[in-house]
Amino acid sequence: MGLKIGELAKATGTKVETVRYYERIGLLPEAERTSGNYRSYAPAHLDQLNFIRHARRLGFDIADIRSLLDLADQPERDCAEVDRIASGHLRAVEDKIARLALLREELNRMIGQCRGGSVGNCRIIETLADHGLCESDHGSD
Amino acid sequence: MGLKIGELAKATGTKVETVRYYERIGLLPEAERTSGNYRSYAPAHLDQLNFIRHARRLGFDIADIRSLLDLADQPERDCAEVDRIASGHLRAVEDKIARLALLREELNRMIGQCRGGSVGNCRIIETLADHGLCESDHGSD
DNA sequence: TATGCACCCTGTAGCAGCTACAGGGTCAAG
DNA sequence: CTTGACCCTGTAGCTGCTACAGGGTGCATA
Repeated sequence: MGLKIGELAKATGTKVETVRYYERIGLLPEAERTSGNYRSYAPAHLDQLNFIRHARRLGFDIADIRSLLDLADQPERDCAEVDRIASGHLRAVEDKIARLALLREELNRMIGQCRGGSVGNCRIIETLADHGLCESDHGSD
Repeated sequence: MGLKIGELAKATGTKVETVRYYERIGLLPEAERTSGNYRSYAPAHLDQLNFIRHARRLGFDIADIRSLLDLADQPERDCAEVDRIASGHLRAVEDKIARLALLREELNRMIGQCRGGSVGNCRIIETLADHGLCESDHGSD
């Protein structure tokens, strides 16, 4: 009567293996089984998987999603914690953007200095060989 | 006479394990060994490891770095290939920035709608549960 | 009834790029 | 002669999946 795993996967834009993976790590609750040992999913699973996939598309990691699901289950709680998780993630995204923007500048500069010719006097290779030629402190981590 | 692995690591801002890892995958040539079986690095290793670390900090992946090292070894070759690799990477970085910028907008919007209160009517949770509430097509991959 | 085919099952290994042990050896100083 | 800092190999772990191999199920068709 419920959805088969392939149907659930299709309905949520997930791969079958990924659904099984989520179950294995306890992110998605286990499904009922049919007599033939097929997983059988209820509407609640569909909702939860949609939630998970949406959060993943927004870049939340699994640990965050676990917390968010947990919170979503306790509607009477103050949503400050939800806010904290989302804001933390936003900050992480902004950080990443900033670091990538630095890389972009540095790459742009490097590439712009290349005037063609042979590798022997290629500015790109030279720059890579000598960090001193860089302008910015593109992150050391 | 050469550098010990710890010295090489320190001089390049790399972890010892990472140096060994690079050797294992063939990114850094094998070092001579002392009588006590310690690796002993020559200046050429130092240069190459600096090159590798710099490229990594700029976000190049190992396969790209392999190609770049290979090209750096053939100074008479045309540097178009170098340019191609660097430009490809730049494009990838720009792509990543664009995707992250979309996430940032969506997260900002989500968080901005949260007026505090209980989880039960938290807009963040609602939005995660229903992709229809999103404005942009934050990537489906 | 047989057979084909699409789907499902479990278990395990692989991807990138490291990082972190465990369990041992080497070497110089005190 | 012992202590401590370093080195060695080998292997497992991290994230978030993805991709098999080697089998079983279930329904339609010949």
